[in-house]
Amino acid sequence: MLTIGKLAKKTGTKVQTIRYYEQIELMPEPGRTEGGQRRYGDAELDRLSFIRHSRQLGFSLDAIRELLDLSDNPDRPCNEADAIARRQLKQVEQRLSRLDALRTELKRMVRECSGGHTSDCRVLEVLRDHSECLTDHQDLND
Amino acid sequence: MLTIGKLAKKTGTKVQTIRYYEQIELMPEPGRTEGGQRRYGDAELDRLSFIRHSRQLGFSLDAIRELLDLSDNPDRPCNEADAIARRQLKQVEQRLSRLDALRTELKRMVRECSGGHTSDCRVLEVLRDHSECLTDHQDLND
DNA sequence: TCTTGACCCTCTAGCTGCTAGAGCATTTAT
DNA sequence: ATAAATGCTCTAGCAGCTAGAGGGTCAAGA
Repeated sequence: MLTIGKLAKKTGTKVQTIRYYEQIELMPEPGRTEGGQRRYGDAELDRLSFIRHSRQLGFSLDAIRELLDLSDNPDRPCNEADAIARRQLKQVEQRLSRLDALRTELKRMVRECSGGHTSDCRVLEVLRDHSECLTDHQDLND
Repeated sequence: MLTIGKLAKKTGTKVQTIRYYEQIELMPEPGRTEGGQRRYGDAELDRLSFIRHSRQLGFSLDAIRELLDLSDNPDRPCNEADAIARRQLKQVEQRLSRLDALRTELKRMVRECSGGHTSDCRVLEVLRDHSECLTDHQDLND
Protein backbone atom coordinates (compact mmCIF):
# COMPACT_ATOMS: atom_id res chain seq x y z
CA MET A 1 0.00 0.00 0.00
CA LEU A 2 1.37 3.34 -1.06
CA THR A 3 0.91 6.75 0.47
CA ILE A 4 0.19 9.54 -1.93
CA GLY A 5 3.75 10.75 -1.53
CA LYS A 6 5.27 7.44 -2.57
CA LEU A 7 2.90 7.16 -5.49
CA ALA A 8 3.91 10.65 -6.52
CA LYS A 9 7.58 9.71 -6.42
CA LYS A 10 7.11 6.45 -8.29
CA THR A 11 5.27 8.14 -11.11
CA GLY A 12 7.06 11.45 -11.15
CA THR A 13 3.87 13.30 -10.39
CA LYS A 14 3.29 15.93 -7.73
CA VAL A 15 1.09 15.10 -4.78
CA GLN A 16 -1.21 17.98 -5.56
CA THR A 17 -1.56 16.79 -9.10
CA ILE A 18 -2.72 13.36 -7.99
CA ARG A 19 -5.37 14.93 -5.79
CA TYR A 20 -6.33 17.11 -8.72
CA TYR A 21 -6.73 14.05 -10.94
CA GLU A 22 -8.97 12.53 -8.29
CA GLN A 23 -11.02 15.69 -8.16
CA ILE A 24 -11.64 15.71 -11.89
CA GLU A 25 -12.34 11.97 -11.72
CA LEU A 26 -9.44 10.92 -13.84
CA MET A 27 -8.20 8.88 -10.90
CA PRO A 28 -10.62 6.94 -8.71
CA GLU A 29 -11.17 7.71 -5.05
CA PRO A 30 -8.67 5.53 -3.26
CA GLY A 31 -9.09 3.74 0.04
CA ARG A 32 -8.29 5.61 3.20
CA THR A 33 -6.66 4.85 6.51
CA GLU A 34 -8.60 5.29 9.73
CA GLY A 35 -7.02 8.70 10.02
CA GLY A 36 -8.26 9.63 6.54
CA GLN A 37 -5.08 9.37 4.52
CA ARG A 38 -5.16 7.97 1.00
CA ARG A 39 -3.64 4.57 0.32
CA TYR A 40 -2.97 3.29 -3.18
CA GLY A 41 -2.49 -0.16 -4.72
CA ASP A 42 -1.04 -1.42 -7.97
CA ALA A 43 -4.11 -0.67 -10.05
CA GLU A 44 -3.83 2.99 -9.20
CA LEU A 45 -0.10 2.96 -9.84
CA ASP A 46 -0.71 1.53 -13.28
CA ARG A 47 -3.45 3.98 -14.06
CA LEU A 48 -1.41 6.96 -12.99
CA SER A 49 1.57 5.73 -14.97
CA PHE A 50 -0.65 5.43 -18.01
CA ILE A 51 -1.87 8.97 -17.47
CA ARG A 52 1.57 10.34 -16.94
CA HIS A 53 2.98 8.56 -19.94
CA SER A 54 0.16 9.87 -22.08
CA ARG A 55 0.68 13.40 -20.81
CA GLN A 56 4.34 13.19 -21.76
CA LEU A 57 3.20 12.27 -25.25
CA GLY A 58 1.16 15.43 -25.32
CA PHE A 59 -2.34 13.99 -24.96
CA SER A 60 -4.91 16.24 -23.35
CA LEU A 61 -6.64 15.07 -20.22
CA ASP A 62 -9.79 14.62 -22.26
CA ALA A 63 -8.02 12.41 -24.76
CA ILE A 64 -6.57 10.42 -21.89
CA ARG A 65 -10.01 10.01 -20.45
CA GLU A 66 -11.11 8.49 -23.74
CA LEU A 67 -8.08 6.24 -23.90
CA LEU A 68 -8.61 5.02 -20.35
CA ASP A 69 -12.19 4.35 -21.23
CA LEU A 70 -11.13 2.28 -24.20
CA SER A 71 -8.63 0.33 -22.23
CA ASP A 72 -11.30 -0.42 -19.64
CA ASN A 73 -13.46 -1.93 -22.36
CA PRO A 74 -11.29 -4.40 -24.25
CA ASP A 75 -14.09 -5.38 -26.62
CA ARG A 76 -14.38 -2.04 -28.33
CA PRO A 77 -12.64 -1.81 -31.68
CA CYS A 78 -9.07 -0.69 -31.71
CA ASN A 79 -9.57 1.95 -34.33
CA GLU A 80 -10.96 4.38 -31.79
CA ALA A 81 -7.67 4.38 -29.95
CA ASP A 82 -5.92 4.53 -33.26
CA ALA A 83 -7.97 7.56 -34.27
CA ILE A 84 -7.01 9.37 -31.09
CA ALA A 85 -3.36 8.66 -31.68
CA ARG A 86 -3.64 9.82 -35.27
CA ARG A 87 -5.36 13.03 -34.23
CA GLN A 88 -2.59 13.58 -31.75
CA LEU A 89 0.06 12.90 -34.36
CA LYS A 90 -1.50 15.43 -36.68
CA GLN A 91 -1.48 18.07 -33.96
CA VAL A 92 2.12 17.34 -33.14
CA GLU A 93 3.12 17.68 -36.77
CA GLN A 94 1.33 20.99 -37.03
CA ARG A 95 3.03 22.29 -33.95
CA LEU A 96 6.35 21.09 -35.29
CA SER A 97 6.05 22.94 -38.55
CA ARG A 98 4.98 26.13 -36.85
CA LEU A 99 7.85 25.92 -34.40
CA ASP A 100 10.24 25.27 -37.22
CA ALA A 101 9.17 28.48 -38.93
CA LEU A 102 9.58 30.35 -35.67
CA ARG A 103 13.05 29.01 -35.20
CA THR A 104 14.07 30.25 -38.59
CA GLU A 105 12.67 33.69 -37.91
CA LEU A 106 14.23 33.91 -34.46
CA LYS A 107 17.58 32.79 -35.77
CA ARG A 108 17.46 35.47 -38.37
CA MET A 109 16.59 38.07 -35.75
CA VAL A 110 19.43 37.04 -33.53
CA ARG A 111 21.91 36.87 -36.39
CA GLU A 112 21.05 40.34 -37.54
CA CYS A 113 21.18 42.05 -34.18
CA SER A 114 23.16 45.20 -34.74
CA GLY A 115 24.94 45.06 -31.40
CA GLY A 116 24.42 48.76 -30.98
CA HIS A 117 21.46 50.53 -29.47
CA THR A 118 17.85 49.48 -29.52
CA SER A 119 17.10 52.24 -31.96
CA ASP A 120 18.56 50.16 -34.76
CA CYS A 121 18.05 46.74 -33.30
CA ARG A 122 16.87 44.24 -35.90
CA VAL A 123 15.06 42.20 -33.28
CA LEU A 124 12.75 45.03 -32.43
CA GLU A 125 12.50 46.07 -36.03
CA VAL A 126 11.36 42.66 -37.16
CA LEU A 127 8.78 42.60 -34.42
CA ARG A 128 7.61 46.09 -35.27
CA ASP A 129 7.47 45.52 -38.97
CA HIS A 130 4.17 43.99 -39.79
CA SER A 131 4.14 44.72 -43.47
CA GLU A 132 4.15 41.06 -44.39
CA CYS A 133 1.76 39.74 -41.82
CA LEU A 134 -1.30 41.74 -42.74
CA THR A 135 -2.47 39.19 -45.23
CA ASP A 136 -4.39 36.53 -43.34
CA HIS A 137 -6.91 38.53 -41.45
CA GLN A 138 -6.69 41.84 -43.21
CA ASP A 139 -9.90 43.22 -44.60
CA LEU A 140 -8.80 45.69 -47.20
CA ASN A 141 -11.92 47.81 -46.96
CA ASP A 142 -11.13 49.02 -43.46
CA MET B 1 -9.90 56.78 -35.65
CA LEU B 2 -10.61 53.11 -35.26
CA THR B 3 -13.26 51.38 -33.22
CA ILE B 4 -12.12 48.41 -31.23
CA GLY B 5 -13.75 46.13 -33.75
CA LYS B 6 -11.82 47.60 -36.69
CA LEU B 7 -8.60 47.45 -34.74
CA ALA B 8 -9.33 43.83 -33.96
CA LYS B 9 -9.85 43.05 -37.61
CA LYS B 10 -6.78 44.91 -38.76
CA THR B 11 -4.55 43.07 -36.34
CA GLY B 12 -6.26 39.72 -36.32
CA THR B 13 -6.98 40.00 -32.62
CA LYS B 14 -10.28 39.44 -30.87
CA VAL B 15 -12.06 42.38 -29.34
CA GLN B 16 -12.05 40.75 -25.92
CA THR B 17 -8.34 40.19 -26.18
CA ILE B 18 -7.68 43.86 -26.82
CA ARG B 19 -9.67 44.78 -23.75
CA TYR B 20 -7.75 42.14 -21.85
CA TYR B 21 -4.44 43.66 -22.96
CA GLU B 22 -5.66 47.02 -21.75
CA GLN B 23 -6.62 45.51 -18.42
CA ILE B 24 -3.18 44.03 -17.86
CA GLU B 25 -1.66 47.29 -19.05
CA LEU B 26 0.01 45.89 -22.11
CA MET B 27 -2.05 48.31 -24.17
CA PRO B 28 -2.64 51.88 -22.97
CA GLU B 29 -6.07 53.20 -22.12
CA PRO B 30 -7.34 54.68 -25.37
CA GLY B 31 -9.44 57.76 -25.86
CA ARG B 32 -13.20 57.44 -25.68
CA THR B 33 -16.17 58.88 -27.48
CA GLU B 34 -18.77 60.86 -25.55
CA GLY B 35 -20.74 57.68 -25.28
CA GLY B 36 -17.80 55.87 -23.76
CA GLN B 37 -16.60 53.78 -26.68
CA ARG B 38 -12.88 53.24 -27.28
CA ARG B 39 -11.23 54.91 -30.25
CA TYR B 40 -7.75 54.02 -31.45
CA GLY B 41 -5.10 55.79 -33.51
CA ASP B 42 -2.03 54.66 -35.40
CA ALA B 43 0.19 54.40 -32.34
CA GLU B 44 -2.11 51.82 -30.83
CA LEU B 45 -2.37 49.98 -34.12
CA ASP B 46 1.40 49.74 -34.27
CA ARG B 47 1.71 48.64 -30.70
CA LEU B 48 -0.91 45.96 -31.04
CA SER B 49 0.67 44.72 -34.25
CA PHE B 50 3.98 44.47 -32.45
CA ILE B 51 2.32 42.49 -29.67
CA ARG B 52 0.53 40.23 -32.03
CA HIS B 53 3.58 39.59 -34.13
CA SER B 54 5.58 38.77 -31.02
CA ARG B 55 2.88 36.42 -29.79
CA GLN B 56 2.98 34.61 -33.09
CA LEU B 57 6.69 34.13 -32.54
CA GLY B 58 5.87 32.55 -29.21
CA PHE B 59 6.97 35.31 -26.87
CA SER B 60 5.21 35.42 -23.52
CA LEU B 61 3.32 38.52 -22.54
CA ASP B 62 6.04 39.24 -20.01
CA ALA B 63 8.74 39.02 -22.63
CA ILE B 64 6.69 41.29 -24.86
CA ARG B 65 6.38 43.77 -22.05
CA GLU B 66 10.17 43.86 -21.84
CA LEU B 67 10.53 44.21 -25.57
CA LEU B 68 8.04 47.06 -25.71
CA ASP B 69 9.93 48.70 -22.90
CA LEU B 70 13.16 48.41 -24.85
CA SER B 71 11.64 49.78 -27.98
CA ASP B 72 10.32 52.74 -26.02
CA ASN B 73 13.86 53.52 -24.89
CA PRO B 74 16.03 53.63 -27.99
CA ASP B 75 19.19 54.42 -26.04
CA ARG B 76 19.36 51.17 -24.13
CA PRO B 77 21.79 48.64 -25.53
CA CYS B 78 20.50 46.27 -28.11
CA ASN B 79 21.83 43.19 -26.39
CA GLU B 80 18.91 43.12 -23.98
CA ALA B 81 16.53 42.59 -26.84
CA ASP B 82 18.98 40.16 -28.32
CA ALA B 83 19.09 38.18 -25.07
CA ILE B 84 15.31 37.91 -25.00
CA ALA B 85 15.27 36.66 -28.56
CA ARG B 86 18.02 34.16 -27.81
CA ARG B 87 16.15 32.87 -24.78
CA GLN B 88 13.09 32.46 -26.93
CA LEU B 89 15.07 30.66 -29.58
CA LYS B 90 16.44 28.25 -27.01
CA GLN B 91 12.96 27.47 -25.74
CA VAL B 92 11.69 26.92 -29.24
CA GLU B 93 14.52 24.53 -29.98
CA GLN B 94 13.82 22.58 -26.82
CA ARG B 95 10.16 22.30 -27.68
CA LEU B 96 11.10 21.22 -31.18
CA SER B 97 13.26 18.37 -30.07
CA ARG B 98 10.69 17.13 -27.58
CA LEU B 99 7.97 17.26 -30.18
CA ASP B 100 10.16 15.44 -32.63
CA ALA B 101 10.56 12.57 -30.20
CA LEU B 102 6.82 12.50 -29.64
CA ARG B 103 6.17 12.33 -33.33
CA THR B 104 8.40 9.32 -33.66
CA GLU B 105 6.66 7.56 -30.82
CA LEU B 106 3.18 8.38 -32.09
CA LYS B 107 4.05 7.24 -35.57
CA ARG B 108 5.23 3.96 -34.19
CA MET B 109 2.02 3.58 -32.20
CA VAL B 110 -0.15 4.25 -35.20
CA ARG B 111 1.88 1.97 -37.43
CA GLU B 112 1.60 -0.89 -35.03
CA CYS B 113 -2.09 -0.68 -34.33
CA SER B 114 -3.40 -4.19 -34.59
CA GLY B 115 -6.68 -3.24 -36.19
CA GLY B 116 -8.49 -5.68 -33.96
CA HIS B 117 -9.90 -5.05 -30.53
CA THR B 118 -8.57 -2.76 -27.87
CA SER B 119 -7.42 -5.73 -25.86
CA ASP B 120 -4.41 -6.08 -28.10
CA CYS B 121 -4.11 -2.53 -29.32
CA ARG B 122 -0.53 -1.38 -29.45
CA VAL B 123 -1.54 2.22 -28.83
CA LEU B 124 -2.92 1.38 -25.44
CA GLU B 125 -0.14 -1.05 -24.75
CA VAL B 126 2.54 1.52 -25.35
CA LEU B 127 0.77 3.94 -23.11
CA ARG B 128 0.30 1.32 -20.43
CA ASP B 129 3.82 0.05 -20.59
CA HIS B 130 5.93 2.18 -18.36
CA SER B 131 8.87 -0.16 -18.01
CA GLU B 132 11.22 2.28 -19.69
CA CYS B 133 10.05 5.49 -18.18
CA LEU B 134 10.70 4.80 -14.54
CA THR B 135 14.22 6.05 -14.71
CA ASP B 136 14.13 9.80 -14.24
CA HIS B 137 12.18 10.18 -11.11
CA GLN B 138 12.27 6.65 -9.77
CA ASP B 139 13.59 6.25 -6.27
CA LEU B 140 14.57 2.63 -6.07
CA ASN B 141 14.17 2.41 -2.32
CA ASP B 142 10.41 2.75 -2.48
C1' DT C 1 -36.00 62.60 -37.51
C1' DC C 2 -36.64 58.05 -36.27
C1' DT C 3 -35.60 53.39 -36.32
C1' DT C 4 -32.97 49.45 -36.75
C1' DG C 5 -29.24 46.56 -36.46
C1' DA C 6 -24.54 46.28 -35.88
C1' DC C 7 -21.59 47.28 -32.87
C1' DC C 8 -19.92 48.65 -28.19
C1' DC C 9 -19.85 48.67 -22.90
C1' DT C 10 -18.88 46.34 -18.06
C1' DC C 11 -18.80 42.54 -15.23
C1' DT C 12 -18.41 37.92 -13.99
C1' DA C 13 -17.12 33.42 -14.74
C1' DG C 14 -14.91 29.80 -17.34
C1' DC C 15 -11.26 27.21 -19.83
C1' DT C 16 -6.57 23.82 -19.24
C1' DG C 17 -3.58 21.70 -16.23
C1' DC C 18 -1.88 22.30 -12.75
C1' DT C 19 0.64 24.80 -8.38
C1' DA C 20 1.02 27.16 -3.87
C1' DG C 21 -0.15 28.24 0.68
C1' DA C 22 -2.71 28.43 5.11
C1' DG C 23 -3.90 25.96 8.96
C1' DC C 24 -4.44 21.73 10.91
C1' DA C 25 -4.22 16.25 11.53
C1' DT C 26 -1.82 11.84 11.15
C1' DT C 27 1.86 8.73 10.85
C1' DT C 28 6.22 6.86 11.96
C1' DA C 29 10.64 6.51 13.89
C1' DT C 30 13.21 7.14 17.85
C1' DA D 1 6.17 10.39 24.37
C1' DT D 2 7.67 13.37 21.14
C1' DA D 3 8.95 15.44 16.91
C1' DA D 4 9.69 15.43 12.00
C1' DA D 5 7.72 14.25 7.94
C1' DT D 6 4.03 13.70 5.60
C1' DG D 7 -0.81 13.93 5.05
C1' DC D 8 -5.50 16.46 4.94
C1' DT D 9 -9.00 20.24 3.03
C1' DC D 10 -9.91 24.51 1.20
C1' DT D 11 -9.12 28.53 -1.33
C1' DA D 12 -6.84 31.11 -4.61
C1' DG D 13 -3.60 31.77 -8.27
C1' DC D 14 -0.96 31.22 -12.83
C1' DA D 15 -1.15 32.24 -18.47
C1' DG D 16 -3.74 33.90 -21.97
C1' DC D 17 -7.41 34.33 -23.25
C1' DT D 18 -12.84 33.35 -24.28
C1' DA D 19 -17.85 33.50 -23.55
C1' DG D 20 -22.12 35.23 -21.98
C1' DA D 21 -25.46 38.28 -19.63
C1' DG D 22 -27.61 42.47 -19.73
C1' DG D 23 -27.42 46.55 -21.25
C1' DG D 24 -25.90 51.18 -24.09
C1' DT D 25 -24.20 53.69 -28.51
C1' DC D 26 -23.49 54.69 -33.28
C1' DA D 27 -24.39 55.33 -38.13
C1' DA D 28 -26.99 54.51 -42.18
C1' DG D 29 -31.31 54.20 -44.52
C1' DA D 30 -36.43 55.32 -44.79
